[in-house]
Amino acid sequence: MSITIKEIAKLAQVSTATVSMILNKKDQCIGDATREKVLAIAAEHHYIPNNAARSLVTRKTNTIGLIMPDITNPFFPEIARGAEDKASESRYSIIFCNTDDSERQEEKYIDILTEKMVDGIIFAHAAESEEGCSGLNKCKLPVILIDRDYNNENVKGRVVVDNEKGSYSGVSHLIKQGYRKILYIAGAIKTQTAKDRLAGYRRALSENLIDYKDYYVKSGSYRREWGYEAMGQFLNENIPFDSVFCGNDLIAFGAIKKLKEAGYRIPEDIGVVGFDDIYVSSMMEPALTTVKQPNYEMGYRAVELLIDVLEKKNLESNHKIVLDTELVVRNSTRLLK
Amino acid sequence: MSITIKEIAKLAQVSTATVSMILNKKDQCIGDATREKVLAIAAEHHYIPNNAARSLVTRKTNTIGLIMPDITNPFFPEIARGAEDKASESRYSIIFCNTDDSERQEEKYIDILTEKMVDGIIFAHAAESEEGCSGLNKCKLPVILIDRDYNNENVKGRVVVDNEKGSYSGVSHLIKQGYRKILYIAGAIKTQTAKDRLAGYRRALSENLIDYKDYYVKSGSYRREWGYEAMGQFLNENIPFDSVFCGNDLIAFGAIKKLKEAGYRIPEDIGVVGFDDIYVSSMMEPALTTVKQPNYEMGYRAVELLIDVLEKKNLESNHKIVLDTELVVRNSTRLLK
DNA sequence: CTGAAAGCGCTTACAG
DNA sequence: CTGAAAGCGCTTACAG
Repeated sequence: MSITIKEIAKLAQVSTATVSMILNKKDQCIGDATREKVLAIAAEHHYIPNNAARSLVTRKTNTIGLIMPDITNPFFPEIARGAEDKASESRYSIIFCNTDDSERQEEKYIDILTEKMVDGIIFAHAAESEEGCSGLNKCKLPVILIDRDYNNENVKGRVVVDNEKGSYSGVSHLIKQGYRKILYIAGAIKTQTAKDRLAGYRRALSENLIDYKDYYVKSGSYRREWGYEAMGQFLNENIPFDSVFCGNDLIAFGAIKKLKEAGYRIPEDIGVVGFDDIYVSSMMEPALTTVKQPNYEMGYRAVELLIDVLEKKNLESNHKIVLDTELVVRNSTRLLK
Repeated sequence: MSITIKEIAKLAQVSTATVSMILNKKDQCIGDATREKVLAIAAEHHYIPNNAARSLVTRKTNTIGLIMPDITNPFFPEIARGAEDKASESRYSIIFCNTDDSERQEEKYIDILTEKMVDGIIFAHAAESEEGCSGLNKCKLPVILIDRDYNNENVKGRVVVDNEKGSYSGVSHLIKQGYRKILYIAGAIKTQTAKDRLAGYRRALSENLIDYKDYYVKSGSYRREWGYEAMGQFLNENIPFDSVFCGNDLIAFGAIKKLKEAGYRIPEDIGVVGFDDIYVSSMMEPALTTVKQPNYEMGYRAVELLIDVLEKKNLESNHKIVLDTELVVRNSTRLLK
C-alpha cells in the first residue's frame, strides 16, 4: 500500500481537499509554498493514487473495453495495437475480450465491462449476420463500432473501411495489368462489407466496359479452405478466366494453392488480388497483391473518437469515419498489354 | 446508472449488509424468504454491482495486467489468448500493455497497473539483456514471469519452456533423418533461453557421437534478416553442411530464402528445423519442421498460477512451471538413410 | 437470522 | 487561498 492523501495532508499540515487539488493540477488558486510542500511529500513517499476511490466519485475509470472475436486471428492484433497505443497516449488502459463470434460471449463481456465501469467500448462485432446484437441493445456504455457498420442506437460512432472503393481499386489494378476475365471469390455475401466489396468489383468492371457475369462470382466464408474449394469449382466448371479477386487474403491463399496444384504460375499466368493484408501476406505469398485495410489506424482512430465523445460529453455523437484502403502491389511481373 | 445496494435494501425492507451478503453468496445464514425477495428485486432492476466501490474495500479488482513487448509480433497473440481465456473462466479481466522492449515503457505500465490496482501482473520481459528490470524491482504487485526466466524477488512464479529439451528434440529429429552436418543459427546468445537451446543442440550431437564445432554456430538476433544473412555467411565460408537448426522460425524463414536462392531444395537437399512455431509456419513454409512452443498454454498456465497465488494468499510462492515443446514435423520427405 | 455503523480513499461543492 | 464535511457504493466486523 502506498501512502494516502490523508497522510500527506497530515504531514503537510493542510487539508485533504488541498492535497487533492494540487495532485490533480486544479491548483490555480493555491499558494506556491503549499503546493511545493505537498508535491515534495508526495514524491518522497512515492504516492500512487487509488483509482478505485477516485472512480467511485468521478464515475470515470480511464479504462476502455475492446471486444473482438479473436486476438489470434491475424486480422486483430494490429487493431488492438492501434487501440492500445492511442489509449496509452491519453492515459487510458484497455481491457481486451475475445468473443469467438458468439453473441452470448458478447453479452457476457458487455456485462463484465459494465461492472468494471469502463468508460466506453470499442466493439468489433464480426458475426456474419446482420441481425441485432442483443448485448449491444442492453448496453448503457458508449460504444464505437469498428470494421463492420451496424445500426444501433447505443452506438456513438463507427470507424470503417471504404470497402467499395478498396475493391474497386483492386479490380481496376487487375484490369490495368491487362486481365479481363476476373473471377470473384467472396467470403460472406449477406453482410454490408461483402455487398460493398461486390459493388466495387462491379463498378470497376463496368467502367472498363467489361460485362458482369453471375457465374464469375462465388461466395462462402472468409477462410482459406473456401478459397481452395471455390477455385476448384471454377476449374471444374471450365470457366475461362485470367485472374481472381478474393474477398480476403486467406481466401486468396487457398485459391493460389489450388491454382499452383493445377500448374498455374502466379502472377505470370493468373493475377490474384486479395483483401485485408494480414501479417503473413508479404512473407507468405510475394506474388499476392493486396487491398490493405488500415487496421492499426482503425484501432487508433476508434479510441481517439471514443475519448473525444467521452471528454466532450458529446453523447449525441454519431460520427462515422471511413478509412481508405491502400493497394499493396507485390511482384507484379506481368507486363501491360 | 444501475440500481444500488441501498435502494435494493430499502425496497426489500432489509439492511444493506443483508443485501450485500446475499449478492455475494455469503448467505448460509440468511432466511430463504429474505434471500428470494432480495434476489428478485435485484434481478428485476437488473442490478449491476459497482466494482470501484467493491474494490475500494476489498482491495481486489479482479483484473490482471499483461505486459508484453508487442501484440503484433505473432509470438504473442496466442499467449494473450490463453491468458484471457483462463482469466475469463475465473471472472478476471486482462489489461494489456505493449512495451516494445523498452524498459521505460515497462516501468510506466507497472506504475499505471499499480494505480489501477490490478491484482497481479503477467510479465513477458523480452529484452535481450539479462540485466535488471528496474520497473520490476519497484513493483509491489505479485508478478508471474512468462517465457523468459529471470531473477527478481518480487516474482511469485514463472512459466517457461524447456528450451534445452526442445532444442534437443529438434536436432535429434534431424539426426534421425540422416543429417549429420547441422549448422546452428542462433538468435541472441547471452540470454538463458539462447544458452539452453545451444545446450540442447550440443547434447543431441554428443549423444549421437557427432563432434561439436564452433564454426557451425552463429548468433545474431531473432529476425528473418539475420537468418538470411547468417546463411549467406555459411555459404560464403564454404562450410560443408546438410541441415540447419534455427533459433526461431523467423530465422528459419530467412535461412530458407537464402538457401532457395542458392538453388537448394528444402528438405530434399537441406533439412531445416525452426523453433517457436509462430502462426505463419504452417502456411508459409510447409517444409519447415518446428519445435513448437506451447504459447497458448503458457498464457493460460501463467494466469492460473497467478490466481492461485492470489486466492491462496500464497505470497511466498515461487513456483516454476516448465512446459514441454512439441515437435511439429511437416512434409519431411527425406528418407531415412 | 439481521441491522447499525464504520470505513475504504478520494473529490467536490460550499463556506469562510 | 484553504478547510470542514458530505458522499460515491460497497463490505465487514460486531452486536443483538
